[in-house]
Amino acid sequence: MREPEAAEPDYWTFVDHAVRSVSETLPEVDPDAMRLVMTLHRATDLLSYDLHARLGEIKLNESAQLSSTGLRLLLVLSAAGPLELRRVAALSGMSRAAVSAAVENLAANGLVGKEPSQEDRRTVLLQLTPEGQETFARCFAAYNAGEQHWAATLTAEERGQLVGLLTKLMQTQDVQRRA
Amino acid sequence: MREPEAAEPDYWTFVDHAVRSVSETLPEVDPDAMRLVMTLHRATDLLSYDLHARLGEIKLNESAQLSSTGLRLLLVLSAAGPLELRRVAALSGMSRAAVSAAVENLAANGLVGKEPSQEDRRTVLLQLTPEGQETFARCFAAYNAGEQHWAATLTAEERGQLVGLLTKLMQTQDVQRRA
DNA sequence: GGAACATTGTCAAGGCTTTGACGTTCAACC
DNA sequence: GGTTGAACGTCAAAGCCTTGACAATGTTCC
Repeated sequence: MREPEAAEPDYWTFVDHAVRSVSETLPEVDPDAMRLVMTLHRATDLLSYDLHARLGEIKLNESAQLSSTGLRLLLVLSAAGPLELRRVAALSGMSRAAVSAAVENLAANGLVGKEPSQEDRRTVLLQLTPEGQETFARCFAAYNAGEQHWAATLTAEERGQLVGLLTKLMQTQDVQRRA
Repeated sequence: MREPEAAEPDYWTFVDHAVRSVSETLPEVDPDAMRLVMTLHRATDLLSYDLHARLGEIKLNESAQLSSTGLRLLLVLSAAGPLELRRVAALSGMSRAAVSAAVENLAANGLVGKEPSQEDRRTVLLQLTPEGQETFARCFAAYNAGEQHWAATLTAEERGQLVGLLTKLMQTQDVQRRA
């Protein structure tokens, strides 16, 4: 039975504050569900913000930097080989238009190559150039160093539990997924 | 020992694919850390996308709809009472400029009131109007219904474990937090 | 074959966010 | 007390994403 924390909550400790306050005023709200979603949202946000800030120091060349979404696209292409733009969008979670614009940028820097498919002339095949592979290897290693810094807070067993719980959570049915 | 899944992974199953592929080519990458962060990121993204899609049906009035960030701001003001804009930004995780713009919108619809503070004439005190309170109660109840749909996939004990693991993860030190 | 329909990548428009700058107001310090 | 410094809210610029439209190409089905 400890004292409630001092007067000024911050982004993270506000979760407690909000759940308590809302569940007192709105009886139809489930505090458990609210806490779960809010915790998940804010934890991911904090983690993403930190990893993005660390990534900001990585320079692509003297003029441009590798954006967070740029790295995501490189990851998709590195892991899944030559792919049509539509598939890249589905695997990266972005719209086709966003991928089209981002690829334009990456292609201008010589990291990915675009060539029209021969089987289906509507589609374009995207593929990492050798320079793109080298850039991805360098940048993702740096990015993963930040991931390791975070992951080290949990034991291996706890990391497995966390991934397992999230995986089970994703088996929720009747979900509005991206088209 | 089951067969690997069929040829075409989607946004969620791509996590497995990517972790396996990258850890084969980049030895300095820690697969555990990568899987943890990527799972967290994509699970939250999927959940947010679904909840946002459900929220899209809620109408503010005949012309405007309540955006996802609008609801966040209403939650902050509902839970923490009258607040300066700076505090609202800190608690909602947005920049002061973004809050300023969003509040402009909410104030135009009569949901929040702005009045200059008397103690510090630089600051503005933000507060829910009675209509804002009523709107928040209605919209957040609907939003929480979606949260309950997701939370129901886990048992109460699992929900507690998940929140506990995320809380422990947030105790990582030397983190770049928002100013 | 040809007609209706679906799909792919791209463009334009709009929305939302961040960063950096600014005027205004407060605080600190000699 | 006047000056130097800081903090607050707002504005302008830029970036990134989404949706909806479109031309080009494929597919289906009579």
